[in-house]
Amino acid sequence: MDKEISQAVVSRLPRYFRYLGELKASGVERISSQELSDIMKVTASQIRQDFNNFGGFGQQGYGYNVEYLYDEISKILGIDKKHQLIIIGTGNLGTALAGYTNFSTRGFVFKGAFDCDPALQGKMIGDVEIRPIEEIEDFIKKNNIDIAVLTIPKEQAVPMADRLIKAGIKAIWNFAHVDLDVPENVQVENVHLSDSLMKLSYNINRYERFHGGKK
Amino acid sequence: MDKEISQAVVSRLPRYFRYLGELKASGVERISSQELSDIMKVTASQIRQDFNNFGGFGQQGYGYNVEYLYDEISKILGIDKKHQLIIIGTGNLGTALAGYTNFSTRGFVFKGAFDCDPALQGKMIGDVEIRPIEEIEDFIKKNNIDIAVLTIPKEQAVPMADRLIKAGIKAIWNFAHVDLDVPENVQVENVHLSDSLMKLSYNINRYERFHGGKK
DNA sequence: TAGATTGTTAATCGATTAACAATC
DNA sequence: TAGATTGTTAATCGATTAACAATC
Repeated sequence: MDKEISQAVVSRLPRYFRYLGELKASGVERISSQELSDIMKVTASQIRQDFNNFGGFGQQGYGYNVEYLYDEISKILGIDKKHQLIIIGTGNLGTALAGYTNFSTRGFVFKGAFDCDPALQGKMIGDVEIRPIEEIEDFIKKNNIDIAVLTIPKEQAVPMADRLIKAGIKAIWNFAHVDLDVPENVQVENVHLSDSLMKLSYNINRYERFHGGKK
Repeated sequence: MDKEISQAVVSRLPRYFRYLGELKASGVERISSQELSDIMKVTASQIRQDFNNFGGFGQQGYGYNVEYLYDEISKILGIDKKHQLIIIGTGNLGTALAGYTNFSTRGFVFKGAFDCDPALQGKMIGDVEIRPIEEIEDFIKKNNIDIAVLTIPKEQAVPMADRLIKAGIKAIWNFAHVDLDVPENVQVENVHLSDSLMKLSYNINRYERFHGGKK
């Protein structure tokens, strides 16, 4: 038991969670895998397989209780607990992420912001003051920070990641366009925006190739 | 021939492109699949399979010419051509994306910005003026816009996507936390930031479960 | 020519889908 | 009890890896 869950499955969990949240909000009490399949456009079989990786959440002849399933998935995702996070690099993107109230409702608490630009230090993002980079290690330890959001240029991201790891960070949400090499006790999630945009470009290109190019 | 390429392969192309760009910049002329494998931490076999989906870019006994391969991948990704894009929703995130000079170097040209807030209309993002939503359809047609970047709240995203599709947009880069339903001639690439953060949370949680919880 | 390394076929592995017995 | 729907095993499909003949 407690076998490793494939990342393919993990990637689908937030989407289940989102749909269940919407169903719950609109007062739906129970749902079958077939109904969910119709809404989400994935097979009922996959839904049942996915949930059964974590134990039986349903009941034969009835289906799944929406609220119960929602709560269980939130536990699986670990968003029933609070996560303290800091943002490193307070450019436009860092500031945008800091402002995501959406995150705070999911238990991600924005505790600190850091920037190497002295002109920014002392300014506020919401109710958090921008601090100099030198204070990072202390801050992480004193405030029990779990997650560092890296929104700094790629040249600085690798040495910064090493610093964060030494300071005991648990996870890095990496927006810098570089692959980080971390030990297995540190989790990394990359958001490579330009990769995403290139995929979009590929798909535009592919569609035009197959369907008679530009008109 | 010209068979459909799996999205698994497409997802890897931007990463190849990035590494090849770095190799090229540091003056490397040729590289074998084995050398690239060592650097990128993927199997040499996968590298050769991936490239061969698009034709033979290498030469037996020699390997791959870095510059040639880089250029070929840029053509496959369609980033050898210019893409005109507009940003809809000029909050922090929209503004951050508008400022990505990185994109302009890859042929993505930021042509217009739109927001429903009259207080923002008329203001500038770089050298682009924020316009009222009403002008979108006209603007798309007159300026040959390919891509719309959606950085608006999820409630507005679905009707906005419909409007954009009617106006002839080719692709939507969707940052709203909702699934868009589009016809097959419109490409969508989702960036669901909160899904990404939940995956990170899952992985923190999983690691702690397997390795003795918090210390 | 001999050595290196690709392009490509075959084998393996893993993920998705289908089927159905268990059971509410 | 009969009907519905899960949990789970088996079958299929697709993606990755291994192997090696082709060839530069």
